[in-house]
Amino acid sequence: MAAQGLEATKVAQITAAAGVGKGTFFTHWPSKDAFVASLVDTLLTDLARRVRPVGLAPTDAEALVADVAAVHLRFFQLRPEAAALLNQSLSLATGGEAHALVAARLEEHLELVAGMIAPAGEQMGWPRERSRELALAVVATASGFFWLGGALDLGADTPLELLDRLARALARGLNR
Amino acid sequence: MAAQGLEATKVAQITAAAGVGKGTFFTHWPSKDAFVASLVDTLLTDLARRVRPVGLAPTDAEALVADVAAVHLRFFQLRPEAAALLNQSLSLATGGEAHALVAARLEEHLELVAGMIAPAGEQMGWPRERSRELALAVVATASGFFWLGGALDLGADTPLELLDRLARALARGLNR
Amino acid sequence: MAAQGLEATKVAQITAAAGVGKGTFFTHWPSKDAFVASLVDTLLTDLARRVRPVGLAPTDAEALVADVAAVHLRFFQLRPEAAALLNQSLSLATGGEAHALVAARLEEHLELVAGMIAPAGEQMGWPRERSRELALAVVATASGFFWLGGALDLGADTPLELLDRLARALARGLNR
Amino acid sequence: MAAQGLEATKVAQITAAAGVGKGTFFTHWPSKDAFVASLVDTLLTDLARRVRPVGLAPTDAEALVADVAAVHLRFFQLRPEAAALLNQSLSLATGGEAHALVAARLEEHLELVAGMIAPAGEQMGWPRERSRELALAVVATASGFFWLGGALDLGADTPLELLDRLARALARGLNR
DNA sequence: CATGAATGAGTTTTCATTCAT
DNA sequence: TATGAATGAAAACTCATTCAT
Repeated sequence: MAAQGLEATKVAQITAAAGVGKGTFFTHWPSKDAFVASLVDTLLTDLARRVRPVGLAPTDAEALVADVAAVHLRFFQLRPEAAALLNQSLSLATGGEAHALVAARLEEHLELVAGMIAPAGEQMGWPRERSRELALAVVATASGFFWLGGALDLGADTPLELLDRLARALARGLNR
Repeated sequence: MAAQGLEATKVAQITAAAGVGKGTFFTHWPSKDAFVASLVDTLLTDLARRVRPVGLAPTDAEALVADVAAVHLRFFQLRPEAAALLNQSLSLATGGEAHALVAARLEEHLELVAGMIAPAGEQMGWPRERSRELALAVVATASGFFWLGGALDLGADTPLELLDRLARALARGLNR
Repeated sequence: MAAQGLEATKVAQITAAAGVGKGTFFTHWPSKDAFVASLVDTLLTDLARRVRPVGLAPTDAEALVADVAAVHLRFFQLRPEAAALLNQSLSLATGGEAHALVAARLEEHLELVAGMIAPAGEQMGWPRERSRELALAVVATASGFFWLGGALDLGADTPLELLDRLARALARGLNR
Repeated sequence: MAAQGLEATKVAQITAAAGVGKGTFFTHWPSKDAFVASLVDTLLTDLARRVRPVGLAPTDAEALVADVAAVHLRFFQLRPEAAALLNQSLSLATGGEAHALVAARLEEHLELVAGMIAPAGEQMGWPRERSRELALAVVATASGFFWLGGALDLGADTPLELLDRLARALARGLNR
């Protein structure tokens, strides 16, 4: 799916790869879109599991934001298909049930990140009521970097240290 | 197209909106994908026109990077459909001609940006041979911010000054 | 089934309503069509049970025909689903086993009715070798009235006396 | 379609018989059900064209009712597929748009017939507010006779005179 | 005997694309 | 050059039926 795209991946191909009949797919998910939504759900749950611990260890504001950003970058670098999935799932028929689910799930993740970095952001002078935009910047940078990068064969081999520098740059810069 | 998605926008709808017959579409573009590619081409040409001037006025390294980032952010904020278009066009059948065109065009834009900020990056200690990643970070942050944001009704009304702060944060952070 | 139609009623719905597993259905009937055929069988058996007594009490020819018609009309009025079932079962794949069964069963019922009213019909001048058509007219009027009527919310509340008048009209008219 | 049933007749078969591509069907009708509804519309328009003239020539009440019934019987005898179509079209997904259309169209026809025979019916003592039931009896007898008959190879060769006798019987009987 | 997960044949419908006019 | 009717490949989804448990 990562290689050929969500839309281009047919249900028949999925079931064939799974070694089951075509109909079996629909005993597990009511539609292809629902399946994609469930994939995004899993993906964001995984991502959250990586992000949450960062908030536990006490550090200064700058390090916290940098760490959150770094976790996102590393996550999507290790799973380029996750970036592809997340970005393509937003192309699901706007107005459809699945799109709404994905958007809601993404919103939820943003809320999580915003909740974690809002205090740090405030300390750096970033308005609290705009913490969601701050979180969005962090998430979008990471997911966008590897989504666009995926199309250009860029990012997969970017050294961890450079990724970290990117993350820290954002945090340090904010912390003028 | 921005509202309902690339795939969901049918050729008939496009020609109806243009007030021409359905067949006329194919006298101008050989396929729908080619049309999308041409749209991306136009979009990146426009973007380049905004970006280029930034490199002409001599400033210090930090300001240059910040300005390039800021131009990207402003561009996509003013044209949310551009972010949607760019991100969705990457979902075009991988391996297809149109996908290749889009990727090549994006690559070209990255090259432009990389060329502009590479010296500044180097001055800040960012390895020159990794300048494309730096450019990618700048572009992806801007396009990703408004692509994800578009799905969450976020970003459209983010004050310019905050967007600028974001841009400058990245530059200032890098310039430790 | 009466409400949504034979075809629209899925096996899963039937078994769910019966509170048994889906597979259980097929331990009782070899196929859905066979089930429908058995339903028609039961239906016509019930109908025959109501019709037969009419032939026992000795009356004049006109009254006999009228009574047979009246029994049919009353039967289908009391069981609108029977009219729906009978008429829809004839839509079963022509040439299929189930269709043949239903047709044969209907034929049998017609034979019964024809046998009962043939003498009366003959007395009224209706050719004996055409008694099946006479029987068909009686049965079709009743089943058709409530089948078409069912789609138009007509017939369910038609007073018994009017239905009887209809039945007697046919008989009296024949008995010129 | 008459031979194998509405449901059993696939769109592919229709277009093949018409010598056009499969997709062409959907440039003329939005769905198979809509096509069936249009068929019923045509059918009832044809039928109405035959029925209407009967009301113009002045006759006595009994003859009028008999003639209306006779026209219906003859119509469906000459076109057995019409009886099949009408009866099967009522099996279209209840609640669907097509079903509603068919029902409305049938209702309209009933109204026509009711309007024609209501005065005669009243003269014979049939309550005016029940004229629709009277019309239903006339229509249902004819359509039902050939629908059930079609399944039993009965009716197609029933002599016209017998059909007329049936029609007159109903009228004469009512006119006690 | 009951069960329900698995199956895949079969159908409608969509829509980019063609091409005669 | 513009048009839109015709096309048919493709794809999601349904559901009666099977069968291992």
